[in-house]
Amino acid sequence: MDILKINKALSNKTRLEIIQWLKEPEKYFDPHLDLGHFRDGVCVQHIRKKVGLSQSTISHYLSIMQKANLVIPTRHGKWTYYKRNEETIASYTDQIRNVL
Amino acid sequence: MDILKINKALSNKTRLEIIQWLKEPEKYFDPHLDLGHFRDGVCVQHIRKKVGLSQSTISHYLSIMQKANLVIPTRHGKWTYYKRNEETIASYTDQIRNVL
DNA sequence: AGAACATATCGATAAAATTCGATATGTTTT
DNA sequence: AAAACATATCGAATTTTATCGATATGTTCT
Repeated sequence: MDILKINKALSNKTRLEIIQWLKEPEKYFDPHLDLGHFRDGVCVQHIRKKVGLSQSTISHYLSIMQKANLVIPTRHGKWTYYKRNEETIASYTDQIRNVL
Repeated sequence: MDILKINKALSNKTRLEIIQWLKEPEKYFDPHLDLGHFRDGVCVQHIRKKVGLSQSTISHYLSIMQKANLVIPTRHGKWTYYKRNEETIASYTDQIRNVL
């Protein structure tokens, strides 16, 4: 868990929003027609639609967040779903509270 | 209290270190010969020496942190001391814990 | 008032981040 | 096997950040 890396990942408006949206997917995204649940998070397509930036940008953003261990990708067929990595997030908020 | 602004301010290694050093100035800095206490924090000179970057860079960094309300400057004669803004920091860590 | 010093601001350059469209890779469907 | 689709990666253009030295501003001391 690298505080600086996470801070960098969350120092961008869109990425900060994404991680917050993923906390309550049912609130911010349409249901998945194919899966019917959000257990593995939300697929890139849906995030892309909500964010309004290009597909390659979203993919890049998600990879930045993944490198910071903030999200976990799961492939279902041709779709990749991203969910939060709650372990990292919990130790991050803990650390922030302690060292900051 | 602007989370994004604070994240940006703390997405730099040096600035993240500074805010942490200012939490325990006696631990990280020499005593102030002139003041004899750290009630208003640490002067730019001392921070500069510890960081090892140029005076203008440190000044700039401190201004970024000040704009994010993370630090409070106090002038004592020709020196400017910077201390943490504990109110902002507390509500930031609270918010982070709640919204993240 | 002027010299000396601390800090802030300015202007410039180099490095990193943002963002895109094009292309590559992997999966499903016909 | 080819078409269609989702996502990832690449290469490039633009914007932002990092960082410096020079200069300006404000304070103190002589």
